[in-house]
Amino acid sequence: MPVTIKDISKHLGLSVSTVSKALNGYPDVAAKTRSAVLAATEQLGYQPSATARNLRRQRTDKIGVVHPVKSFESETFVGFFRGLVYAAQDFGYNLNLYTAPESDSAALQRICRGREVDGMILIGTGIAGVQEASMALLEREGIPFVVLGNPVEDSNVSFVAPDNRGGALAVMQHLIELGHQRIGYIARPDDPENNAQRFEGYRQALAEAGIDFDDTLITEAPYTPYSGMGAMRVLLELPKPPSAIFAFNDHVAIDASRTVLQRDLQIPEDLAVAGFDNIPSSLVASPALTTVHQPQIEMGKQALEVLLALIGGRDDVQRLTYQTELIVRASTVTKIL
Amino acid sequence: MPVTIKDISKHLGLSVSTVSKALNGYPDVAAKTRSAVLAATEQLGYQPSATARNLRRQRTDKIGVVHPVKSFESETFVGFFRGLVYAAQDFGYNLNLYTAPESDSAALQRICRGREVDGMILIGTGIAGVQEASMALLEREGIPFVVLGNPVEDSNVSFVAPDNRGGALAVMQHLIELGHQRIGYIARPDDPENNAQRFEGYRQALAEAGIDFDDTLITEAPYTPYSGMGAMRVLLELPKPPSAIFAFNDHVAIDASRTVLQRDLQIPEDLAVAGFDNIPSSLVASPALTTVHQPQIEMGKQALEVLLALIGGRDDVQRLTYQTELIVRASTVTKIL
DNA sequence: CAGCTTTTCGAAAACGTTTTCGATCAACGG
DNA sequence: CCGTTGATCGAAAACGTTTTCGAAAAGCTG
Repeated sequence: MPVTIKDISKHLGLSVSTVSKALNGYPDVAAKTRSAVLAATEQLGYQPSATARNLRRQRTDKIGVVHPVKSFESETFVGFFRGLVYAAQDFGYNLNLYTAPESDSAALQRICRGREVDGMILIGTGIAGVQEASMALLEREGIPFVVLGNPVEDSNVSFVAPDNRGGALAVMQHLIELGHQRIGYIARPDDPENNAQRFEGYRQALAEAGIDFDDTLITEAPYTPYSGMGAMRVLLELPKPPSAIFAFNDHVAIDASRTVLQRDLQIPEDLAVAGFDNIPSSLVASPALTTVHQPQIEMGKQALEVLLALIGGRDDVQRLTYQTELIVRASTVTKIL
Repeated sequence: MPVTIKDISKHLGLSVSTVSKALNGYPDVAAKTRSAVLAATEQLGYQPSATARNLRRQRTDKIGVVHPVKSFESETFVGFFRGLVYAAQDFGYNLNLYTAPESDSAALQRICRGREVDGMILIGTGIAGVQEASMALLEREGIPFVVLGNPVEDSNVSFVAPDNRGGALAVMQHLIELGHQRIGYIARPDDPENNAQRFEGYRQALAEAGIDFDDTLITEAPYTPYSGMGAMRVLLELPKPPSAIFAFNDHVAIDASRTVLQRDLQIPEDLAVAGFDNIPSSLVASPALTTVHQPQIEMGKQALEVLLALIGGRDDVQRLTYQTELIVRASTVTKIL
């Protein structure tokens, strides 16, 4: 039995409408009554019911985050959440988490049709095909949304994503500068879009350096625990093994390192290792991992900004790519101070 | 302009009330009309407005998660979020994230009075005193809530927490069995409740083994980056340095290890290190960290269960403590297979 | 067929707001 | 003193549901 606007109006002998107008800054209310209303509000501890207000205004001032269940298993995704939380805090919004069911999209449909949120942010692109179905659904229901990360295919949606190609290019140039000629790549087939872009950077660096592409140096690590170890084993057993490897992300790179160390090889002396994402573990890994940092906080903020614009009525799709930063650590160079 | 219940009623020539009753399983509606309503619902793609329904029912079927901004910086907290996300998915609930402002609680008050959620889960106890103010507020506003983790002081609230003392005891017994007699403890003053309980386990183990307590072996690492390194330095410069240390949590332990390795000491030969929480980094740290695992998924689920009971009308406080599990890795024993 | 029960439905109130529109009243210009 | 204007307020509709209650229709009993 919380205090409602009716309580305030009774308490002051005013009508409900005047109280509402006083609180919402309408001009047709006397200064004296407005201050009286404000005082009573404070005194009785009144706060408008969000539900009632939402119903009347036909909007909820809430934004939803759609993500696969496994998001929180991955330090990469957690990084994006971190960015979103900071962004939401800055914008005075609260986040509603909607865990996208792997199989059917009935739940998401319920959210949309139930008009629980004004807009949505999609995160965890590509994993398990969840995003693809969700995007189609949101499009159909006319809910504004932006993808945090790379959307599948060349769908015509707004997104905020890292410069995968540029980041991969930087890592590769770093390795090539160190003198490496045979550089392996461990791919992530489950995340086709990100993988394709990083692989593109890999190939571009080779081409620019005049190094022939050798497809025996490409191997795959699917989205399962420790898959990077198996991939690394394949590379090490090659007739002419690589002297360095660039892994799709830090998780894979750390797994790969494990295999390397198990064989009593030295990193980076016998084999240099580099990853992508700059997850917390990459710093404590042994040796500390050379990787690519993406500005997840800024990206989260930007994604929210774009979404708010979309909700506000803008209808042009925005495709924003964020610069990444190479972080050199002990897994590629020995002398590091 | 989404399709409302009125559209359905018009389309079928029925009244709004019968449609609603058909959908909500009321008995006083003919089987034939019910199936007609269901069919029309499916055909027109109708989904009740969550807002309108909430207003009428006076509940939102949503639960909020109050957490400090920094939660997502800490792998420990992320673990709890992980548990909550799984639990929410299991119970068919969605989580609303409410980032508790560090200083004032106006925002939280707005949530409560606005009746946006049916209940709340508080996470990140003790950090920066946020939880204390929040708990008082929620209590005052009459919103059901449960604390995930240890609540401050001996407040009379429901919580689901790990067995800190038992976990610490197990780590210490492990170290003592290995022959260590001088064991340091790095405390976390910012998290008084958890710290006190783990410290209690530390002292109990010493007492049971008949080892005298030496307070020069106790040092502190506040909640700032790399604070563990400084704490470890203090311990190493002692006239009689410890042969093993037990750190408040894995973050601190990993920091401490860094200092140890910088001084060209071997872990665990020269100094054994153990932590608490079993964060992802503890596995990739070098050497892999001996630590205490808490069943965060189960705990998250349990917290939600308790909260749902509270919302359902139960009013007895529940204080649940979860068993932890010692995880032995290379930072305490050399031969590990 | 009269009277009763059971089945099936619809009218209307209610949830707590916001917002439009008209009403009242004082002030003001002429 | 009258018509106009501006300031201030309240009545009422609306947002989209759920739920209570009474009414109508149908079925049943004797």
